[in-house]
Amino acid sequence: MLPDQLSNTFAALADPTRRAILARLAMGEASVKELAAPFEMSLPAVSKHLKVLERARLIVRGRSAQWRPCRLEAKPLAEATDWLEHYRLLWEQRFDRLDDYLLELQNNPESRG
Amino acid sequence: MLPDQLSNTFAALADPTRRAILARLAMGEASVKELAAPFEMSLPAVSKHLKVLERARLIVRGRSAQWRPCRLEAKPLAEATDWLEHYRLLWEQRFDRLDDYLLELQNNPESRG
DNA sequence: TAAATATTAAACTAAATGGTTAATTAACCT
DNA sequence: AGGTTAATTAACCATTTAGTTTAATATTTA
Repeated sequence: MLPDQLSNTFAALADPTRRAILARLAMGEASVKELAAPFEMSLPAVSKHLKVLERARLIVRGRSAQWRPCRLEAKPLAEATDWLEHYRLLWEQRFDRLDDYLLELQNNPESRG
Repeated sequence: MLPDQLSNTFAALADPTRRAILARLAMGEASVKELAAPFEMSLPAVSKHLKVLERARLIVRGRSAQWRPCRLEAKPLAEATDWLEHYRLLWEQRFDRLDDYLLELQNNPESRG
C-alpha cells in the first residue's frame, strides 16, 4: 500500500534520532552539521534521517551559501496529534464507563449482570 | 539501536491497517476474525499486525475457547500523545512569537533588527 | 586557482516489514 | 472419533530501513 500522510508521519516519528532532531528544531532552524553534532553516527546517516523527515513533510529545507538549514513544519505533526487526541477521548470514555460500572458495583452489588 | 517504547508505539501506528484495528478496538474487545473482516488481506497478515500491536504493548490478548479476544491498552498510546502534545506546545509557542514579531513589524517598522 | 567546509550521492550490507500460501494447533460440536 | 471453526506457525518473497565508507558537488575563502 502506498503510505498516506499519517503513516509517513508516524513512521518518521518511530526513530529516536529523528525525534531528537525534531525536538532540536522546535528550538529553531539548524544546519545539517549542527543537527548531527549530538549523535555518534556518520553525517550521511543524519542526512538520510533528514531526507526521511523531508519526504514526510515534517521539515522543509532552505538554502544559504553551502548550508541547507532545516525548519520544522508543524501541520503534519498537528494532524498526527489530532488523530491520537481523537482516540484518546474514545479510550478515556471507555475507561470512564468502566470506572462508573465498578463504582456502581461497589455501591450496589446486586446490579451486577 | 534497540527500539524504545515510544519508537515501538509510533512504528505500530505507522500503518493504516493497524490504525484501523486500534480504532475498532476503541469500541471494545474483538476476536481476530472480527478484526480481520473489513480488510482484503489474509488472516495470517492480520494476525501479524496484531502481533506487532501486541509487541508494542498497544493491545493485550485474552483467551476464551478458540477465540483470542484483543483489547486496547491505553497507556503507551497516552505516552505517544503526551510526546506530541509536549512538542505541539513548543511549535505553537514559536509560531506565536513569529506572529508577535510580524505584528510588531507592521505597527512599528523601525523596530526591525 | 586551490583549499576548506557543508552536504549529498553511490554502492554496499544486515535486518526488518508486509504480504502470500500451506500446514499445524487448539477448542468446540456432533 | 471426526468435522468445523479460530488462530498461529512455517517457509518464502520483495521492498524498505538504517547504517557504513568512499566519492562527488557546491560554495566560500585565501
